[in-house]
Amino acid sequence: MAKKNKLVLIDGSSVAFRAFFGLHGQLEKFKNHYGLHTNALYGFHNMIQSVLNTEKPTHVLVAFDAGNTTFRTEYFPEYKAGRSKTPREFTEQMPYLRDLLKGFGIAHYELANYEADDIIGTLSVQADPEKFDVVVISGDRDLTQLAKENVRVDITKKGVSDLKPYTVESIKEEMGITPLQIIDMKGLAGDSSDNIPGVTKIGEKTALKLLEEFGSVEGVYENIDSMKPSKRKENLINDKETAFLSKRLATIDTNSPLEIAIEDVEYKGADLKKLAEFYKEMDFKSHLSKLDTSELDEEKEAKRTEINFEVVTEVTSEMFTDDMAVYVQLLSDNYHTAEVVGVSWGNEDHIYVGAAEDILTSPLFKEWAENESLTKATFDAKQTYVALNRYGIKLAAVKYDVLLEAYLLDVKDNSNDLAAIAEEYNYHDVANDETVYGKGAKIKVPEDITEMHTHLARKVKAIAVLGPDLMEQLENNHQKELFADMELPLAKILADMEIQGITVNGHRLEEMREEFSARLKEIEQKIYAEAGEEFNINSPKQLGVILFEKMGYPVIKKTKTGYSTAVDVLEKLQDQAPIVEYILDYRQIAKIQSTYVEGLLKVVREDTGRVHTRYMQTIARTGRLSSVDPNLQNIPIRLEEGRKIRQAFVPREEGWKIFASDYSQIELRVLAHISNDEHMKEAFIEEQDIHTSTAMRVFGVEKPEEVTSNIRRRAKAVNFGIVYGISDYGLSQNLGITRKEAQQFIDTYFKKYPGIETYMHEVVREAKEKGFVETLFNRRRYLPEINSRNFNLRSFAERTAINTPIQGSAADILKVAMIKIAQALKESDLKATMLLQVHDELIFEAPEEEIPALQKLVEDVMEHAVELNVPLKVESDFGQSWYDAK
DNA sequence: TGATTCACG
DNA sequence: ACGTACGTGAATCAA
Repeated sequence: MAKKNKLVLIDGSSVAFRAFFGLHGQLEKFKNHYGLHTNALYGFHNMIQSVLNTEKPTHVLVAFDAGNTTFRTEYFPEYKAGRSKTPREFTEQMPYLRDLLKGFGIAHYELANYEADDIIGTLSVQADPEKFDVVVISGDRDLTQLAKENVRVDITKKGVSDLKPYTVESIKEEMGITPLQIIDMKGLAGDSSDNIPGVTKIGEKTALKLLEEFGSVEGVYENIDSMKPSKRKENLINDKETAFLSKRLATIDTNSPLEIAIEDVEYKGADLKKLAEFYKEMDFKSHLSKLDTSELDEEKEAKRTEINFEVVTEVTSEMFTDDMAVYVQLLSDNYHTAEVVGVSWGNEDHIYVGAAEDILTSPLFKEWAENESLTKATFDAKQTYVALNRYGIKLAAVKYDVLLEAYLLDVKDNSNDLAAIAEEYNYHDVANDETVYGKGAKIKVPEDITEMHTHLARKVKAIAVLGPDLMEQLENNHQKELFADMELPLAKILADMEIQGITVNGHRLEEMREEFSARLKEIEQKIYAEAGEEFNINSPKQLGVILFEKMGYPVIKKTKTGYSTAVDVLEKLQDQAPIVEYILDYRQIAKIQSTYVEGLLKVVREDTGRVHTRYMQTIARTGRLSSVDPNLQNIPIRLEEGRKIRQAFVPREEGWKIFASDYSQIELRVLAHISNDEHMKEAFIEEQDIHTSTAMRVFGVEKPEEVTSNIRRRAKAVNFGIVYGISDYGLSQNLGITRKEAQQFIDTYFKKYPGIETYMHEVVREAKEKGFVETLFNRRRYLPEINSRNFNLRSFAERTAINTPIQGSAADILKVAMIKIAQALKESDLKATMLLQVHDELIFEAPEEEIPALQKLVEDVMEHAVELNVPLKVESDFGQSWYDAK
């Protein structure tokens, strides 16, 4: 006989409901990027996945209830009445359950006037016991009545992936009755969840006893006369009709008029593409990453068009023309040090691929790459500049950069994976790096080198196709200048800064390491003494136990996982808890030690004594840069202890200085410009201290000298709040005042600066209408959640709508300044070099005698990088180290 | 891998 | 009634 089939029948409605309440405690954690709750979907998904794995079914169907009215409500309108209203957070997920099932390739069915139970019951009896084993899955124990020799019924326990199986034997063992007698039990005992009445005063226990004796509801009433007189007997007699009605209600219809048959629900496996789409939409990131995409990739691979390319070991001049794409393959992220494994170049029609050592040593290749009049397309120009520079090649005439183009089109598309970006733009002919090279520690060149060659050729083709294609879309968005005149030139400048690196005085850091290490040991002992035991101070969990359980201090704030031990919490405990002082000290020094002293020492190049960060040009949603490996944009400055780290950043030569210039209040100036608020503009034009000016207006102080430092501090917080898209709560937290007071500050502020209020309303309104906001230079950020029904998501999007044009325009301005400074330095005969950018600040190194010229050049360019309707102000300083250039 | 904490603008 | 300030990256712990 052929292998037996297995039919799995799932009660979709009840399982989804169970899944929802099973994860109800974490409702707010399960939300996708546009605010849809996903907990029921998540639980349901996991249940399906585990059932598919354990049961390996040949046939699967998910049945749903069709609606609120069924044949049961026709004769008993109260059936399932009295249930509390289904939460909206649940209902909103239901439409997506269909997408999930499509992804899994599972059939679903519902039938007007029938419940899911009836569909399942009917199919379970239709399944030929000779050919089918049947598994029924539900959250509703009623369905156990369907158990038979070939039918097992699994009922969900607490979670939904946890199932308890019911078989004929186990029901007998547990309750002493047959599956069909469960109906009789409901007839007698009723079921409050379905509003099935049953007989007065009879519960499950009594019902079981009666059934043991009389077998069925019918049996009970046939023998009712022989029963001893009792209250129970009376109830049975009075509720006879109800008992039969209840039995009828509880009986699953195993003969419902289905339009489908078992053959129609054959399970043919998941549609991985749809499943992946579903995961993406729901932000099920771990599922997405676990998805065995090999099948999917194979499918895609098969669909990919043939590609013609030539593998070459030597290059000839015919291989190079104008308008070609070029790609340098590295094996890891850090292109300063990553292994270079291959090079490909060409156009849509003809592509060359070669090994790095063959191609990058060729004078002909170098000549082409450096030729100013032969244009190129790249994916990540900056990476390509740096990688080629390692071979002494100065790449020139880059015209397209697919990574930068995609970033400008939508700052969300900042994946560094060409395939992912190509997919977004409906170009499917290139594979993921991960499928070719593997991931994590296992990244390597594939054994079959042809695989890599094909991959590299496909990348070049994708770049050649997408470069001009995305450029067209940029033009539609009026972003061509943003790309061609800002981001692309900046890539080259950043590459040069990164290659240059900044010199780090390792000895100074090592001195600090010794000093901090001694201090840490000392503080550690004091903490242990106070606590009365040794523990890991770095573990918030252990620290929480010590502070709030052992020592019994009041809990100020909780996090998802336990007690919060963040600074603001500890500061509130400082008066009553001497240990807190030590913990704060410990934290501060431990941070400096691990992140800055040790972290920095780890990345100093032995041979040159420099660190070479990588500026990420396509990460920040506002258009700012970010810095990694090491991050040189968060070197301590606020506290003296940490600030000393800056003493380790020094010029590359004796007699040189570190020179730094920063924009003063650039974000508020930008706000004054775009809001055109008269009072704020006036403050800047008249060169007033902006926070003092705000303090005078908002707190009604007459003269600047009457503004106390405390009032100024408050005004400063309000100004910050404005830039962030103020909320009364946020401001109250920051200032340690009540929400009401905070709200009053805000109200007064808007009264005194009406232009700001108008701007805020206007920018939010426009964002709701267009779905995005823009900076002064047409940098765009989409805000899909700005019209969300979810308050939190919507509020967040509204604050973002306010903040992004401010932060983003400020970022644009510094980028423009950098380009102009780089140009001016090139045209001058100064040796000065631009080294770092820290959002509103630029750091240079220069021979001491150049400092006056450099200062003039940099300040002039920065102050006039763009013309706003308020002046831009720049402050500069220089010194022996970054510490001294304050 | 996610959460927490903390460094910067 | 809802529960937050905007934008980043790195180290550490605890699963």
